[in-house]
Amino acid sequence: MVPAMKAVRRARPSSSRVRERTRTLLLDAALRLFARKGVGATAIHEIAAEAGVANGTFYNYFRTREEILEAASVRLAERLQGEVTASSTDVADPAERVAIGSRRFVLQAIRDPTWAAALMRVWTSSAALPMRSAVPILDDLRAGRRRRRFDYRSEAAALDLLVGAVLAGMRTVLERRAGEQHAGHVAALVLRGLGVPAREADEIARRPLPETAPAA
Amino acid sequence: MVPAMKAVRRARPSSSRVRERTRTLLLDAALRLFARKGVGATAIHEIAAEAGVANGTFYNYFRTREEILEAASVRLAERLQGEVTASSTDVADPAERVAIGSRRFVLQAIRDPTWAAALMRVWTSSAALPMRSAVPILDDLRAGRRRRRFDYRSEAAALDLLVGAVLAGMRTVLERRAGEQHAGHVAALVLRGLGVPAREADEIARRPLPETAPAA
Amino acid sequence: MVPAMKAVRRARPSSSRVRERTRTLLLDAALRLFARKGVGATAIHEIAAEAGVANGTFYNYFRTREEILEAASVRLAERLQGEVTASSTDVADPAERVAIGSRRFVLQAIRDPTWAAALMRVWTSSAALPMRSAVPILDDLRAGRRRRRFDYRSEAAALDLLVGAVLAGMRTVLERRAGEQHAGHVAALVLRGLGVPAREADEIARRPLPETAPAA
Amino acid sequence: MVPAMKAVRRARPSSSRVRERTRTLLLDAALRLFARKGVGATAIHEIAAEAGVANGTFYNYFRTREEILEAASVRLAERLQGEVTASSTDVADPAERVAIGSRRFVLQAIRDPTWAAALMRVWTSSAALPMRSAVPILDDLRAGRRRRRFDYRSEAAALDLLVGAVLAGMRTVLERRAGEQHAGHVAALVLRGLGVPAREADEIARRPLPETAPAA
DNA sequence: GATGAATGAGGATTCATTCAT
DNA sequence: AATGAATGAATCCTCATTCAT
Repeated sequence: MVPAMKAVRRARPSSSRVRERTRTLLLDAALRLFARKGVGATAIHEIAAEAGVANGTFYNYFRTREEILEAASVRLAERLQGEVTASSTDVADPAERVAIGSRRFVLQAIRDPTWAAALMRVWTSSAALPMRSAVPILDDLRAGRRRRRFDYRSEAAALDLLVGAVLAGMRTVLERRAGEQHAGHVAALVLRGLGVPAREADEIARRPLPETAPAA
Repeated sequence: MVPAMKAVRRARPSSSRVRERTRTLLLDAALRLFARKGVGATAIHEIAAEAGVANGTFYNYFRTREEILEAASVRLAERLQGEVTASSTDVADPAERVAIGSRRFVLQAIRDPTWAAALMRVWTSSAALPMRSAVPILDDLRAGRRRRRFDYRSEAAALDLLVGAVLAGMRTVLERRAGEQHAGHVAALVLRGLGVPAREADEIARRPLPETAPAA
Repeated sequence: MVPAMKAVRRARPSSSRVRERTRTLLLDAALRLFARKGVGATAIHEIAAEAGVANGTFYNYFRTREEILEAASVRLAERLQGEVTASSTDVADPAERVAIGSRRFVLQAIRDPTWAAALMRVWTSSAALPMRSAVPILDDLRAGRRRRRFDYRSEAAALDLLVGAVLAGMRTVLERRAGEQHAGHVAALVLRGLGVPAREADEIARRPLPETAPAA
Repeated sequence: MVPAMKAVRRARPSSSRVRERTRTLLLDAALRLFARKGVGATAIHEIAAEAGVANGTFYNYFRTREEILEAASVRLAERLQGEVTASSTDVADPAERVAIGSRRFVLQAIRDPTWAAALMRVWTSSAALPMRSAVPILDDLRAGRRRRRFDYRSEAAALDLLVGAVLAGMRTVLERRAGEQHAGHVAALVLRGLGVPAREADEIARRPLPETAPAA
């Protein structure tokens, strides 16, 4: 019994670990290439080559480019989720949470341009990513309105203001048309747009960012 | 010498009119297809077919899909220019000009989804369009700051707020997640973000749009 | 680890044998077509068809027509090498070796016009073939000069005389403007040009050709 | 009558002069391109562009690429003819005439590489050029044999030796593998091959070349 | 005659997908 | 599962040729 269990334990998890690893290789490769040349211009054989596996191996994991695109979206959304929550744990004020999140994203575009480029490419190519990412953002917006930190009529418009400005800000720094301070500038304008008084918006957008957890 | 000059005079203008016409056919066809299925998914022979010319004719005008994309961007930017100026002639207040422009774009996404989809696709695929279209917008932003209508530190951030929110708003109405009133909502939030007091921003964003000139 | 190695051991040699075979199919097909209609007039899809593989398979092995031309040159040069050495093993006298080689080439143009036509087409289209094939010829020329069989000032000129006359002789018989005896006539004149006395040159050029080894 | 004649004189010759000039432009352009990239790789529209005329103008003069190739061959053959006769007028000895002609060709490959490259390209692509050019060369060979300057059995072999060695010599200098002195070296070996005693062959091949007429 | 826009057949090339090993 | 050779449909692109001006 014990040896049998051992055998099972060793065989299955290891095989699925290998599988998981190859899957990760493919997804990371896809994201790098999506970032570098866009979703439409990336060929499947390029993904396989970038991942260091054979052509046919791709099809053991994904059936089409759309399928890996969706999977990549999910992966990006998860990282994103991680970013935001890691940044704003222990921060109660929705305004500050929004400011932290906005700045994190713009700053991340400077620190990890590949990630940011992939995010922007996938954002415009996939329907899944915007949907998934909107949820936690909406939570902050709603909480802010409940607590009278924000003041806006249309939730959809508020979301567009926030997401649109942040994406535009990311593009600006990606194209080297602005530096690190751009993150705070954009965040401040967004807060104002959401109804935070100008002074306060500027002040919140200048607060030091909280330490992020040392997670990957 | 004289006959030669005659020949040149006769030949060039007529042939160049034909040339201009075919070029226009191709550009319009490309814009329709870019809007319908995206830049990357549009085959060159489809553009030719849509334009009603032979396959090889495309290459008498453009060398690559990127080249026609750039040319299409320029064309869109010019139309855009026309939209904005047609909308805001006789409007002196920069805040109102910005509000009019923002709403026009979002509304246009409802009235001419093809145009809007092309604009958004091309915007994200081309570097030229953002550059070109930013100029007149910057003029309004600067005028607004000079006249104390706007109050922002970073011009780049203000531009990102405005352009980002408007594009996001266009996407929202394109995807039918909001209706006509979305245009005003977004415009109001943008004005606030640029420093216009909330009440006033809402009021400006609700003013009736001026009649546009009957131009094309 | 062990299974992985096993897999590698099994997979590679068999697949690489397959690969080698397809490559050979393509090269032989290319040589036949180059001979038949010239390098420039041979379409890549014709090579694939002649080789009995699909259109795209060509590109798994060569990128351009020039690339397969170079590879074909190398292959021809190797066969050529084989011809010459097979003909002249056991022949010590460089003059006789040159005579045997020259006659072999011209005769071969009668016996295997395809081979000869390919050789001539490729010779004039490629830079690699002349270089590669010159080496063993130069060896004979130098040996001949060392042993006072030949007497010439410029090695380059001697090479041009020999190679030029043989190629011209091949063209002549290919175009049916001369018969079998042309081989000996050309060889005799070449030997004289290299410094062999007329009588002796004629005699050497008339000696029976040695049997070739039964090699391919 | 006089005005009428004037009119005719002016109109016809001028028109035909223009025509002749355009034809020459096209032929020269074709030869330059044939030299630069080979006959097979030269497109008709390239010839027109190189000649500075419109695409369709080509077809007012030639119907196919083969047609302009043949015309170019004729033109080259005529220049060639001119070269040889200009070089050897007043030279009676056929051996010297052959030496002069051989050296002229090899030297010309240094002085006018375009001409030489075109000659070699066209030589191998066209049947007309070898035929036409062989005639005056054969005259010299036959005269030489009649006067006991040359001593060979096969006329075809003698022609191959001479033409083959000269073409090979041209290629050698074209590819910068030898310098000016190569011309004399090749000529000497050819004379020997044709039966001229070694000493004398070397001496003849070193005689100064006669002045050429100042013709174009 | 010259022009050059238009044509479309044909050749070059890519790439998603299959499959035997 | 992994491999990578093979496939061929689809696309890209060139270019000889025509023809209205």
